[in-house]
Amino acid sequence: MTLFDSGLENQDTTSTETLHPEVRTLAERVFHQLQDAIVRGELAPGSKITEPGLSKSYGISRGPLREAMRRLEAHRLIQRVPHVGARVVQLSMKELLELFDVREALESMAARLAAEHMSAEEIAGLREVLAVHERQADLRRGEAYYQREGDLDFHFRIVQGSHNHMLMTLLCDDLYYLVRLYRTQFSASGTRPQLAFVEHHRIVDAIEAGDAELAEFLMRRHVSASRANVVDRYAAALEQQT
Amino acid sequence: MTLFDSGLENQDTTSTETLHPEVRTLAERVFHQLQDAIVRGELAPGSKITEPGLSKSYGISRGPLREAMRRLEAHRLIQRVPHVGARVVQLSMKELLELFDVREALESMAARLAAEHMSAEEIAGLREVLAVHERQADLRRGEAYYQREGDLDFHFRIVQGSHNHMLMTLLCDDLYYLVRLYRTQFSASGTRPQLAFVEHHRIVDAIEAGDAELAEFLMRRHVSASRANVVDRYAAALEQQT
DNA sequence: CATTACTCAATTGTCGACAATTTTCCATGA
DNA sequence: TCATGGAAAATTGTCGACAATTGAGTAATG
Repeated sequence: MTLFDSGLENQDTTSTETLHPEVRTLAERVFHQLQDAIVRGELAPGSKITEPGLSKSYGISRGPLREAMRRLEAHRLIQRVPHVGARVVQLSMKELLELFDVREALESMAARLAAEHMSAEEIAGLREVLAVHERQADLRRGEAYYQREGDLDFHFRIVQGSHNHMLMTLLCDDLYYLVRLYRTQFSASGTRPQLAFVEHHRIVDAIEAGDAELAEFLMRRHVSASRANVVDRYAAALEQQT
Repeated sequence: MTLFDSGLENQDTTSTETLHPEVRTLAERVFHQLQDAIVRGELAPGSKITEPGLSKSYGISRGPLREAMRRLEAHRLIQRVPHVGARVVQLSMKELLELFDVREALESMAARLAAEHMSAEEIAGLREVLAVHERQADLRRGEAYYQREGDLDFHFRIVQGSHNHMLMTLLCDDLYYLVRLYRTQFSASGTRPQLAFVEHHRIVDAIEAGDAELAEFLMRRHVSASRANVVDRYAAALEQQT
């Protein structure tokens, strides 16, 4: 009842609600809404979050809001200090590189497990993702957005293919949102599109061949190269700045 | 100031509060208390947790309690279903093996980074932990408790030595509590004490030598062997049961 | 006797109000 | 002018009460 006539949250709830079907409670819903808002950069990194403010703009009381914030804190999207307040997380270069190291460890393991456990249908779906990427790369070259999301699609499916639920939640529920946040925060353009495509193909080949060791090695190198690319860009930006 | 004369938290907070210094709020405190209670097995795995019950037994209202439960949920120690309730997590064999795979990925990375970044003082502290273990192994052979906690001590210090904060929180704040929970739940005895000692020594040697690749490899094999040991025991238990 | 529908108790979800702490801001003084 | 101190406002922490949903128990019916 108060879901539709409160008239405040009619900004983009549709996309959020369709993406996250399990919104049986206010706390769940506002958690996902805030998650999206942070990742999209609508809530600026480092900006202070005040409970009365959010409570008013989302039209809910502070109870469910605080529960949602506790979840955001656990997912590293906000940082809280008792009796002081909460701020949207702001990734430093050091933390970004830490994130890459963790991704390298987890995603290489995911690729290894995917090579062992992925079904034929899942591999077919993975190939379809690659095909879509190539089509998009041909048509709209330079459009970074689809490449970004597509890149995460690729990694997402491999993690799913690992059939390791803990790995899935760690990467998909936690780290990938941080990756998205970093990409908007640093306005990072496509991560070496053409090179990444080749690497993606090789990884899928290894998975399809059931070569776990090779898939693990290729994924490790893929993430590592992406990290090195970030370091290079950062060094270049520092150079240009002086 | 209000830390000592408020006179409210005088039940059994000593152990918990000394372990976790940052207990500036009720929600924080009850979170750590519940965390310990679950890991120690005082709250049986699979048992239902009811908010009025905990609220009464801990002497707080349901507001902070719900926030603590949301954090426990994010740390995978309880599982919640909207409008139904929460249960203490019960690790199945499948999930336990998943946990080992994630540990293998993260801890091998931690060992690699530790070999690169650990300071001389940290390495000395690590050697001291090994010495303590050997003394304990000589004196009270078979006492599983100290071996267990000591084992976690060892892994804990290596993760700290990685100087990767994200890795630290992932392993120390999340996964190691699950490891403890598993050890009480399956009443797992010492994880191959004598063999583990040798492996620990070799890992420290590699870290001290700054051989990142070797440290990573040895840690990977160490965790993998521990996992294989669990599988063997499980198979033996199944055999004996029939 | 099994099954279904219904009522009711218990639990979860949400809200508004009050208490405690922090931050802001302004006045005072060196 | 700058530092220091202390009210006042804002924000966070906590509580009790009410609404909504679930699950259990019970009675009625085939």
